[in-house]
Amino acid sequence: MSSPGAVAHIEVLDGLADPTRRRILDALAGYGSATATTLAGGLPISRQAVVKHLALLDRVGLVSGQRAGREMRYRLRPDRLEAAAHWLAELAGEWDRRLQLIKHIAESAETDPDQ
Amino acid sequence: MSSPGAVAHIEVLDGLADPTRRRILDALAGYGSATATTLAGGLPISRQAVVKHLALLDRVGLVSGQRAGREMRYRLRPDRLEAAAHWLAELAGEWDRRLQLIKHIAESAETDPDQ
DNA sequence: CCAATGTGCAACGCTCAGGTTGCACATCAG
DNA sequence: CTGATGTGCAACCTGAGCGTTGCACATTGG
Repeated sequence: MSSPGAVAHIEVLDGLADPTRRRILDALAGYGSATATTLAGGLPISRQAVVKHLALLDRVGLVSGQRAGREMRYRLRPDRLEAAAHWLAELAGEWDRRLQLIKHIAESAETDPDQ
Repeated sequence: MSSPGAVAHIEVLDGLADPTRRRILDALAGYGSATATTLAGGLPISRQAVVKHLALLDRVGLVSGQRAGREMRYRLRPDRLEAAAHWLAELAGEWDRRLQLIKHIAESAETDPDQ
């Protein structure tokens, strides 16, 4: 968590945390690109709800929207997701190193660090 | 999102989504292992709040608790985090393939799949 | 044994994210 | 021009999640 620049990746997690947003992303993966109205047609929620989710997804970088006439087309940003995945993997490695270190200390000496 | 067994990994995301939970995980990474009472001492919330978060983190597999006398000690599960990271990376790859495919189709023919 | 310490359970309050509805403003087709 | 289609903005509602407090139950040390 204390890695530099981690904040941007955390935002991506917020984007992925909601089930409805995951459905939207899933649908976008199928369509390639779509509008809020189109997406709402395949979901049990209103267009406005979809719009709000897309706005958030855009903010965190998982999606990018571009105007085309009176339409607003959105498409996925795989690079952002990949970056977040990479960051998570590094965090896992950090945890691991941490635990290995503590385990090593506990074995070599009798010093319990959290006592 | 349609990958088999994805549900388990999604739960991990829920665990990571909350700022307070991230602080708890961060603290645990420092301590190696700790009790809810200890953790609450270093956070601006009550022990009960920490307990609830630990219960959730335990459920999603990011943390494991084990009883030791009258204490309940929790420690991190880096393997689960690593698995989630791997899954995210694969999902990103899937998105990428998807977009490449659509792009290719759009270039070779004039067929727009979402029209 | 008994006081101290730590945990677990339950009820409660409050904020806010997710969703809805209604309407005004653009843009396109005929 | 005018109706149809699509977007954007704002107010509103509701439930779940985060946090609190209070108390009863276990375990340990002196």
